Amino acid sequence: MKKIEIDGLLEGIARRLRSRGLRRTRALDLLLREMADCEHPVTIQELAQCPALCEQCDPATVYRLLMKLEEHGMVRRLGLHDRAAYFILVVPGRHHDYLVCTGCGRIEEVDMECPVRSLEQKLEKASGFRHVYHELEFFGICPGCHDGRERHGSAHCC
Amino acid sequence: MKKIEIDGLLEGIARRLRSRGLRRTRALDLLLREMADCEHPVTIQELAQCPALCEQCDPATVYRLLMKLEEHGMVRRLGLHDRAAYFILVVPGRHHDYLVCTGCGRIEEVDMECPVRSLEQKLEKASGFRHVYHELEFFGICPGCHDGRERHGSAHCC
DNA sequence: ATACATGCAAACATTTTGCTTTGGC
DNA sequence: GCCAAAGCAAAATGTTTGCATGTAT
Repeated sequence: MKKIEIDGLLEGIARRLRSRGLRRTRALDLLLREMADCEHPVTIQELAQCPALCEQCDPATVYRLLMKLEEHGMVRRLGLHDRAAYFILVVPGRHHDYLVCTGCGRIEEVDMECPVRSLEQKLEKASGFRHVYHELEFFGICPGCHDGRERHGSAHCC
Repeated sequence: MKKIEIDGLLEGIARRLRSRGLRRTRALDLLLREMADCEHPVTIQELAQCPALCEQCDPATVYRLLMKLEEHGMVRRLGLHDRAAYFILVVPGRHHDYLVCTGCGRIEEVDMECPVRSLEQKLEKASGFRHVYHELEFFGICPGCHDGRERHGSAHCC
């Protein structure tokens, strides 16, 4: 994503938050920028330790920011079978499905037309649920793992 | 699922496990039966406390059994945005997608033709991953929650 | 008889909360 | 100045491991 687009996106988010009574703080700005920059899902820890965010930004702060952003639909949580939860920034028009290796935990984005979106509306009507979105993941053994290699760390924040 | 089917399924699983050097213990039998009986996803805690399983069956034992079963592809883990992980028994020919309320955590099974299975093979070829399966969840706000009710517990084991 | 499986308890990782201080509006 | 947010530290929750004992084969 280009810098100008990012700036626009972040401005928009900040504006929407402000209109709901939330304040625009330094930590919020940095966190949003960080999440916009690095396009893959990140954990609270990864964010809290990211040098760009801040040298020593408290995980509790990151946690509260993410909860708030999620509550307002600007961030989405992913369940990728890691012990920690992963988060991504919600960007209008962007959607990703994921391919996760159950051996090493590696996470890739799947680049194919997602066949599920059209079902969301159908499901809303049928179930009475509102604000429905979906999460689609594929799990399997990656080439590296079935060639006999071991689990490696999955830290990959930006 | 009918009792006879369950018996057959469990026999099959036990046989496969035995042929891989795992022993058929009382705890394993009870756990498998429990998971076959209750068709929705369950947590380690729920299983460990289930009266049918055992009065005081250690969570550590349940954990180890589930890990082993997952490793051998007989159990599958689900990431349903709860802090605890959910598990289901893999039953050939059975597949479920889920609808989860982000307000109260309630989990429903979605009863519609899943449009994703055919993609698994395509993805295997394209990515080099093996044993690919998928997990599809829909998240939203259930009628009870957007009518102003509060979060309720999600314990619903059998 | 020989492992593998269990139970109990302790260690761990991650999330969540309380409380005081800081800082946006 | 007021109230939300940050920072620090402590509690809660759920997962994972170590070790002595039991049990299936």
